[in-house]
Amino acid sequence: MKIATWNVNGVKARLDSVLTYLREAGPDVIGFQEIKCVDEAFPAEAFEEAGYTLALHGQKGFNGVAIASRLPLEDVRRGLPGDGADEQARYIEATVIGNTTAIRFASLYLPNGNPIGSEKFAYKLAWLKRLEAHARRALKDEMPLVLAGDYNVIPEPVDAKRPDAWTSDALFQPESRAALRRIAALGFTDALRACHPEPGVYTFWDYQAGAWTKDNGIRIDHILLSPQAADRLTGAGVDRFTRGWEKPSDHAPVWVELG
DNA sequence: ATGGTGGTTCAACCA
Repeated sequence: MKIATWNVNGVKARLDSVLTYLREAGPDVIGFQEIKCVDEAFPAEAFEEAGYTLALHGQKGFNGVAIASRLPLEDVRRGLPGDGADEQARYIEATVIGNTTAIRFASLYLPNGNPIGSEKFAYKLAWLKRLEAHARRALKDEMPLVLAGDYNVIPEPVDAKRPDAWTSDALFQPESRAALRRIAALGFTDALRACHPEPGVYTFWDYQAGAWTKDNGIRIDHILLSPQAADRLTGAGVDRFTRGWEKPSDHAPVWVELG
């Protein structure tokens, strides 16, 4: 089963690119982040014609997450538990019915959190705590669990071309990194890093200052695998080629193959 | 280098 995640930075602006990617990469299931539209405005017909069924959790103008799958989806959960007052659409989860086994798959969009010290940064850290609590509960199930998305956290200096340029950024704060480490320590495998220990593995290049042409990237899109999912990991990668397309997203897709 | 670019919605916010 090929599983992918992609922050598309606006699904309506990126529709042609996304459909091309589905044709060329052919993921069985893919999580999207920053669809930036309400469910009713999502171009669902184009995905259905491409053979994908959808689970949506949209929001007007900002955020918004979705799952597209060639395999049946069941038991869709919208929103991350732990704060009933949180109205930001950043989390959706569903069971993917595979040919041999089912997996639980989440598409998540963690808050950016800039600037540090602000309410946005506190929201980011609170969201990480909620994700930890939810992941701890979900791990108790028997099903393989895949937590994929834009985490907005640079885990280690090796995950940035210029780590010194990020020291005062919410994406690289010690608190953000420690919170992600606590989640990983529950028993998850960082699939991309596990398959690619070498430096230079990035998933995001800013639109500004020629970051793409200078390969001035960071690795902030992650796929975390529960032990049951990690046992089946046969490969992972970044589809950097999409970043070189016309009108690209600033993120590239990340994928894993589970045998 | 406190700039620079891009999406959504329509003056401003978010990243």
